[in-house]
Amino acid sequence: MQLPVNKCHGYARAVPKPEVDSTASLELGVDRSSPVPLYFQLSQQLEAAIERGALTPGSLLGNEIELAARLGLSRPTVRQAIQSLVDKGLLVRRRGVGTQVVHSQVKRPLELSSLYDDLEAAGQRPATEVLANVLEPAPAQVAAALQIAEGAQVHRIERLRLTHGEPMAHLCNYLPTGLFDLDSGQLAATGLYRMMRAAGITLHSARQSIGARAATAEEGERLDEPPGAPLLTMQRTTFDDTGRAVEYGTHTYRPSRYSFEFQLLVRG
Amino acid sequence: MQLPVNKCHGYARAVPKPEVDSTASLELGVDRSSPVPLYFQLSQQLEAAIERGALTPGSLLGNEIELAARLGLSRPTVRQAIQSLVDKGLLVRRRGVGTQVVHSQVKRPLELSSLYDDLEAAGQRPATEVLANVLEPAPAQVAAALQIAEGAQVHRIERLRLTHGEPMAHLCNYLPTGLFDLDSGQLAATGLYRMMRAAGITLHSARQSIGARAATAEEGERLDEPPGAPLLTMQRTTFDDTGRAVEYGTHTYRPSRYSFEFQLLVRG
DNA sequence: ATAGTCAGGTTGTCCGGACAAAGGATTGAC
DNA sequence: GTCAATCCTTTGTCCGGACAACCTGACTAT
Repeated sequence: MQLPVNKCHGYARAVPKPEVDSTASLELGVDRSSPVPLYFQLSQQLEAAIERGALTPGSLLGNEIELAARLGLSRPTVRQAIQSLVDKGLLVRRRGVGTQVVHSQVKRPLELSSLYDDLEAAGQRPATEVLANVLEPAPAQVAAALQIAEGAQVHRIERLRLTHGEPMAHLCNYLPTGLFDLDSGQLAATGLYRMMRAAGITLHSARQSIGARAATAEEGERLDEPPGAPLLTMQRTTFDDTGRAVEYGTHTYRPSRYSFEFQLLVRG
Repeated sequence: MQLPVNKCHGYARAVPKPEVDSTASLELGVDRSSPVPLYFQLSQQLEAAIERGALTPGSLLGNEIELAARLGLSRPTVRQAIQSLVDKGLLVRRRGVGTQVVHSQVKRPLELSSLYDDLEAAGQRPATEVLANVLEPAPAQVAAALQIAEGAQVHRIERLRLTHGEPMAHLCNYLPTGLFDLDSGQLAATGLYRMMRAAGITLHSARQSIGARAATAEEGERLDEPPGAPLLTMQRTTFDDTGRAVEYGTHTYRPSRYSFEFQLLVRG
């Protein structure tokens, strides 16, 4: 498989093993005075190198020992950097072989993302129309999802998301009171998740359900679809890192203009 | 928060700090003669304890140093065990505070799972009807997804999945030739992913797209739905750890009988 | 009473080393 | 020439220790 390359390895260390260490030509280095962890610096540099194509898919990374020595780091630190990229699905390790850049196109392993951010990343310049922003007693289903008493006061936010002037999704969200103030102006200008993060809430996990159903007359009118037209639906409950439910949403999408696309990894 | 449970266990080890170490009353231990890694043994035991409720949500885990000493392990090993559970979303670490069991209900963070396994786990006893299992030239879209030449031979498998005697989903899958033999009998008795794993293929990642559309007359007849009824659709390309595309599938589901439910974590 | 300071406890990061396990390639025997 | 045994390389696991960063609660000074 490997041609017998003319290995004239005297001391003239003219590229010792060029075909088995793609990091040799990379300029890697860490800043020990920086507060950002060394393993993180390294993993970011490697990820950037993969991103811009300096590390091509399938190329070997060179063994950890040598890499550590070259960077003046310990092997555990280098391993931690590599491991984080393995967890992201960018690298694959094989005992006895080495670490190589994964072959396929891995974009993003499905983050807990907001529709607004998704659209903005796609260059769609989304517009938002706030249809409602009120306080009201929680219906039974909402109270159950948010783990609060039925009838307790909750915020109800209804929004219409448009792209290119056309409606794309109808978003109905319920939030517990007292988390942060819900300014309608901000709601129109940015996404809900961004507002929550800005308010110091660290999102942890979400439970989602994606389905489909026929549009009611009211739904059809909102989204500019005929009654009975297929709609893509999503319900989601979001939790912060203390386990509190911080948001429950019911969304409907026009399937001609939106679909859920994501990448997922097998969990080791 | 935690009542001081009266644990009369043996020689008066009168629970040093009962409210700050919920693992104290657990019987944890590792088998050093086992080939399974120590950190994995520990993480499994902790996960099982969480699963069965021995470790209640919000309870502290006790500091790593002491836990390591109690088990006769080193701190890095204990950390590795805990870290794997943090990655799964079962635990939350806070510097200066400790490690605690996450409060919310985290079931499964969206694995790369097969419909068959999902149904079986739900106790549905799925049935499969193999409608087609043939070799044919790859259409353009399939060839692009599988990264092979257009017109190259591929397997086409069409199946109908039923629960309680009613059709639930129509599955159309394309596979490259030469991976493994596709026995129709096995296809009817188990899932495609299980067959692939059994054939030594290690799945790595998949790219999915979930949408909705109205049923055509043919689709409606297959799934016992009227034409124009809303259907839930999913396309998926699966890759193995070498980056090869090993499967491309187009599935349609009856939304009244199936929806995608999953949990997702914010990636740190 | 309030605010700032300090100390204790816990996780985060990093180091250096050691041996085991697995895969590939070479070598040897037949 | 083919197959098996062996060696080498590389990652996997594990250890023990050290210091830094951070949070909490108590204490002190205002």
